[in-house]
Amino acid sequence: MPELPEVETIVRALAPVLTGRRVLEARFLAARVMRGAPEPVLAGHTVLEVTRHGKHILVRFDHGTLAIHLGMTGKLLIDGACTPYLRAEFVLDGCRLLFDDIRQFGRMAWGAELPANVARLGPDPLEISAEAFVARLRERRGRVKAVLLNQAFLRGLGNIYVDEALHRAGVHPLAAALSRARAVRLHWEIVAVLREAIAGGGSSISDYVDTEGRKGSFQERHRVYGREGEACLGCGGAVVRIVVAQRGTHFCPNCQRK
DNA sequence: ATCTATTCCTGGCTGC
DNA sequence: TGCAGCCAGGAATAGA
Repeated sequence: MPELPEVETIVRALAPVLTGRRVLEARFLAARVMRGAPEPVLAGHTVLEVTRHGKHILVRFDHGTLAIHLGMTGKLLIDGACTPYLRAEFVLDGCRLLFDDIRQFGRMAWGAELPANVARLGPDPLEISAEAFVARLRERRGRVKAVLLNQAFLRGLGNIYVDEALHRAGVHPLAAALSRARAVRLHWEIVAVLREAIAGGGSSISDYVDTEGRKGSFQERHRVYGREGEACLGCGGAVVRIVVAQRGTHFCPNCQRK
């Protein structure tokens, strides 16, 4: 499931390959990809830039921006093999970009500027300062896990990295109000886990692969996510799984306090 | 205004 | 072995 580190890995691979190339043909094979919105005309236009915005991949052209969200199982493959789950295909002058997505949670949006659903997201967790993070968190009263999952609060965190960051920071996922010191620590650990995950090429839990079809390695360094019943790496106690905000939530009741 | 539940989707896993 | 039923979950949407 691509979150910020996985999308960052993909963008770093896509940018040098796509930038400056002209689209010869764009085919949207599944209506669901654009969620019923009109398909943009891309043929004849050149890719100016490929960047990451939260979990979105932004492909900028001279006439607008295509925002790609990979959902749960979306893959962007450069010159990859065709699969039964091909949802879109972009032929450029020199390479072919395939969008493969088994479960069709992935989506694309087009806008002259930023598509509306992308423009309203919160700040990037790697860019926001500790002070701004603390101030922003103080405005929210909900459970910290739900707050961190909310893309309007911060853009880019998902279920895996929220669980991992909360464990590293010693914060219980149901904690509602954090002291300044704990909020600063949480910000620090969010940045740390995201940077480490990017360095490891992201986490491959089920479907995630990069543009060459390679898996990431950071799942080997998860401390709580997907480790229900296993020993906490901090205290040796059992990692517990509960449901918070409709998400499987993994934590250590001993190391993480409200 | 906030928070919670539902919906989408399908391969893989569990249990009978 | 076969198969029904459940599970994973990001984000839009509807409901409380």
